[in-house]
Amino acid sequence: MNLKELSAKLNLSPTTVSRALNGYPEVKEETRRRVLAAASRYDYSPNARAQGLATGRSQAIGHVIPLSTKHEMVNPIFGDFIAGAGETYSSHGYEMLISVVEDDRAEDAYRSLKRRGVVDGIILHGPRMEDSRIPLLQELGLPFVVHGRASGLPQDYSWLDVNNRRAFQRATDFLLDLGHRRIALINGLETMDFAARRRAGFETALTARGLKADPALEVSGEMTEAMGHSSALALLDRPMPPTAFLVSSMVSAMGVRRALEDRGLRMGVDVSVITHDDALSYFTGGDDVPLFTSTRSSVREAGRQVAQMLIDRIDSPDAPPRQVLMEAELTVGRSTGPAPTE
Amino acid sequence: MNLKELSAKLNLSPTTVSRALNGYPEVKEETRRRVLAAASRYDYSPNARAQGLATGRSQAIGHVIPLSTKHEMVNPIFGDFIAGAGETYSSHGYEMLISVVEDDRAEDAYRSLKRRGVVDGIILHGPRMEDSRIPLLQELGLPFVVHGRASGLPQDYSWLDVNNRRAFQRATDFLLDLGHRRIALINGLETMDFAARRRAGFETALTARGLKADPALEVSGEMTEAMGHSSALALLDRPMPPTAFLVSSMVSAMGVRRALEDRGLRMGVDVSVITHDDALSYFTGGDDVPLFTSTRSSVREAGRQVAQMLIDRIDSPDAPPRQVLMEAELTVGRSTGPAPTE
DNA sequence: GACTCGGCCCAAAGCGCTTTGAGTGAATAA
DNA sequence: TTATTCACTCAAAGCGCTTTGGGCCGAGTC
Repeated sequence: MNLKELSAKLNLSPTTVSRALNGYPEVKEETRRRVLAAASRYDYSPNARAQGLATGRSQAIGHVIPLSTKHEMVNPIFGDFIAGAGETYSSHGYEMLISVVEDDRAEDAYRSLKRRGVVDGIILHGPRMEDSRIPLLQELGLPFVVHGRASGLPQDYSWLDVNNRRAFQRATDFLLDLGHRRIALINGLETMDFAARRRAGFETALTARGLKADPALEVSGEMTEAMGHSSALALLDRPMPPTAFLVSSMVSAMGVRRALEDRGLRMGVDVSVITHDDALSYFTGGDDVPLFTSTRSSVREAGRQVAQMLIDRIDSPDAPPRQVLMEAELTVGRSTGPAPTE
Repeated sequence: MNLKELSAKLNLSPTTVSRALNGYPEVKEETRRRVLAAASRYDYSPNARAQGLATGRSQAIGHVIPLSTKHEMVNPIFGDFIAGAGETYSSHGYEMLISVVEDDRAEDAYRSLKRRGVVDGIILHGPRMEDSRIPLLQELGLPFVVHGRASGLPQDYSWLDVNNRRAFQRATDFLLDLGHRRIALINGLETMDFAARRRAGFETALTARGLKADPALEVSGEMTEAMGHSSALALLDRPMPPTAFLVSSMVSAMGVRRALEDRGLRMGVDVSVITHDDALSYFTGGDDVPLFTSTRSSVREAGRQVAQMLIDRIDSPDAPPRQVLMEAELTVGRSTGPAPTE
């Protein structure tokens, strides 16, 4: 069933039917009701491509995901973020379009999406420092919102980020208050902006107490379970091992935890661990007192909000960019305790 | 730049330019070269919506993801599956369209995708037993491939599945060979088809040795870390606790492992654990001998193949449906050992 | 020389919608 | 009464592409 057929059934012109369906005021209420009834009776919805061609919009939002295993995106948080964003999209009549591309072809992907008119806007994931995709998107004139943000760019653009710096600073303070002095940082890849900010927070807290960050206690890499495990083992086997670990992801933290067991150490007693927790649906829940003390921030909620920001931006392209900083909660679990006396 | 403008620059008709671009034989080689050169020079690509409207195709594949936390899809494997499928799509010029919907509106979502002509095909995730979405998609005439399969349906449709039954049967045999007799099963939600098959494999292996499955040792639920943990604790605290666990997912297995530690038991010595491992990028790797003995099957590879099957199906809709059964590898790690003598 | 036949190329229709610009009849105002 | 407005409705153009159905021209055939 298409518009023409439907309007024939109604003895109306396609014009009127289209207007009735789209809520234009020029059509009599009674007529509108008739049209709506017929549409649902004949199970009609407008063809999205035709509608898009006529309006110049696609009602779709693009997410470009680089394929490389190096990238931090095809990872546990992906599903939750998408779920959050998807909620917002579907309540606003947008589709989510995901483009998986070779690592070095991300920019081409943006260009292509724009040229072919496939999407009305873009959500940018996993920004690196001085990320070149941001000026590119501005140049293309494609509305976008960044999940995270990129240091070192003069441009003004919309983003939503967790206050990573503050979160890790607080977590470090918490450990310092417990008497820990040798704290290890197991961070994400520090080309990623969030990782750099976390490290800054960590080091700021140390400096504020007159301590100096020990580079030997700072590790950065892709946040896998294995990486957490091997890094922690190496650190624990040092002559002066850390008494606490600050870890950038739940998955790596599980690796750290495994390393502690391997060395016969009790988490929360012999060694403390704080991790960042993205509140993933399948890791949380259950216990009254969580396993890990963590800096917690729901990536699903972030998805919802970023999507909403982008839709707003598409609706009013001339509004000034917006920035949102979400604060992470410092949630106390069973993985932290006073530093052991030496 | 659109077709008309480009053809004006070339002093050719839009017809010829379109044909040149799409590789039709009616155009002189030299002309085609000129067109191609101009297209790349002026950075032209056809507008996807217009192309779609004219051809009746959208060059997009739909994935409908129910939103409920109950569902097994917004979960760790999602990212990896999508990455695999996305690879295939982008090499064939398809976009991936993800629709996140309320749990009970999945069928509407399919109808709507079809009506509005948004996608050329569908990948069906997380089939339940006698899943009603399968007949629906057939009725709609929308090409589709199921990741997994659904028992109890008479229809013939395309699917790709892991041989879950065989995998769990082999894993159980492996444990039985090690002398284990009280084996617990920590399964996914058994409304899910794969979970039912895994249980069947488990019970078949037991029966083949004249043992009877003990319902008290079988748990099923959403595969979270917390669920693995609490289920395992409950089982370990029984008067006759299991000496081995067969677990349906890596995440739950980590919970099981935590429960073992809580009870001071050594995994692989006091208690054996086998888990299914979807070969997620962030959980594997690193160690020479993996932590868990597992039935392993790459969900990313599954994504690649399912996508390819669907594209083939779209290209030749009259070909008979295809079924692919992937065998899982039984990979020996450090989590299994002989049953302790009582 | 007339005729066919490829090889190339083009005009125009059509995909299904939105939107502009106009028209109609009825109600109100002058 | 005539003019003006208002509330509805419609015809037609246009979005950017593909595709059908020719058309033209030069080469080959008889």
